[in-house]
Amino acid sequence: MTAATQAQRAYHHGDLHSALIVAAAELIEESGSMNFSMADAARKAGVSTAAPYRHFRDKEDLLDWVSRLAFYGLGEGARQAVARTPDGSIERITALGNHYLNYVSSKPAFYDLMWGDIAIRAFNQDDFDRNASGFYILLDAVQSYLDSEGLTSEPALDIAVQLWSSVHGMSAIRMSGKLPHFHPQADTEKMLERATRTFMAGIKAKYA
Amino acid sequence: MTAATQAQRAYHHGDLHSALIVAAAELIEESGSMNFSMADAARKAGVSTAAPYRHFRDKEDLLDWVSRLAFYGLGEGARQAVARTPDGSIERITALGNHYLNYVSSKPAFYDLMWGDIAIRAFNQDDFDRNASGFYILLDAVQSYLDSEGLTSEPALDIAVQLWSSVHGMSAIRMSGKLPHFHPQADTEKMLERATRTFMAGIKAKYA
DNA sequence: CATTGATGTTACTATCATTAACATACAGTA
DNA sequence: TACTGTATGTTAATGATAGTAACATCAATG
Repeated sequence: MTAATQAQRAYHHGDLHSALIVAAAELIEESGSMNFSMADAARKAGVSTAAPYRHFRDKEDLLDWVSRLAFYGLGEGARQAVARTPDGSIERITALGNHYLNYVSSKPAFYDLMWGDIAIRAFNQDDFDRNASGFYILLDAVQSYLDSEGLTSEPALDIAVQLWSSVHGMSAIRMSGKLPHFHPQADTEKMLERATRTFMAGIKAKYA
Repeated sequence: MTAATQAQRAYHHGDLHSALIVAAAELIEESGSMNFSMADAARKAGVSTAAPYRHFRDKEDLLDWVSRLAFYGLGEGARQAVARTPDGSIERITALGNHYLNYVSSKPAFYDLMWGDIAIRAFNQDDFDRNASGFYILLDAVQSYLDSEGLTSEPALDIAVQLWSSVHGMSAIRMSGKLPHFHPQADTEKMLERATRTFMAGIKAKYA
């Protein structure tokens, strides 16, 4: 988004485009994406219920922008986790996993937006900022770790996806509320960290 | 649900309760849970738009039943995977993972129902059939494997949750359609199986 | 200034969720 | 067989929503 585009949006409201995304994000955080209505977002932003349609094709389009905002937040925390951990360490990898777990848990309503029905159908656009999701941050951390451990022949890309799966799955399971039903004393953070370390130990075991 | 309850439902339509659940499931499979409407389900079942409210408190209640149906289907396939693999083998565990991955992929619209916004909020009921989800099937397979490998001091419950996370995460990631963006040649089935084997190797490595 | 395109508003349509009032058919009982 | 109650279904109505169309305004540009 260029500065010129921003300026073009400053006619009446100021920046209704952004205001609506923020309003939608807040409403969704309160009441879930299922109960979200375009009309509510418009009211929250102080405009008529038809105004949003000057900025978003339809409801799905607005939700798509909120989803992008959520992914951006996820990536931001990942960058912070990297900043406070040593390069090439397994601690960096587990810190990234922990961040993911906590981010998703702290914003459960966003999870649906990022991974639910809408996301599945809408995510084929080219304009997606690859760095936003934080996957490449994880990939870098994995590559550094493999290098520092001398495991240079291992496929970092596959390993990163496998770790991502584990982290994402643990987050989804924790958030679903189903876990205590099966495992009352479950500590998802500890289980996730142990899973990561066990997985890495499994990789090293091939060379032992 | 008792036989008497079933009979009570055969007044006018025959079994509108079940008919609506099936109709809803089909509609959701076609157009996603986001576009599902109570009125559509009623029309598909050939009754007035108010009729469903004699059987379901509200829309969420009906969706909740569809979700249960989806979980039941998931559990059924798991039982079949167990039937065709040897007890105590790692093949049984990977077969369960593979089934999960394929079930979720083949019914993407159900995923939202089972793990999305609605599921998160509605899943605190006591009437949930624990066996339906298939978790205990996995847990049994893990316990058998640990026994057969002499790893009897390992916590099967934790390991089952860790494996579930990995499987669930890989399924969610595959289904999201985001993966080719990061890893164009990704083969989720192979990655999942390798992840499972690597994880198990990591557990064994502790005793080496 | 006059024009023009972007941004908002009001008014309108179609649809939906949900409820209330009314209708009917089946089960049990006299 | 007729009587009665309850479960099941219908029609009609309410309030809200998504999305569109016609109209209004405002800021930049000539």
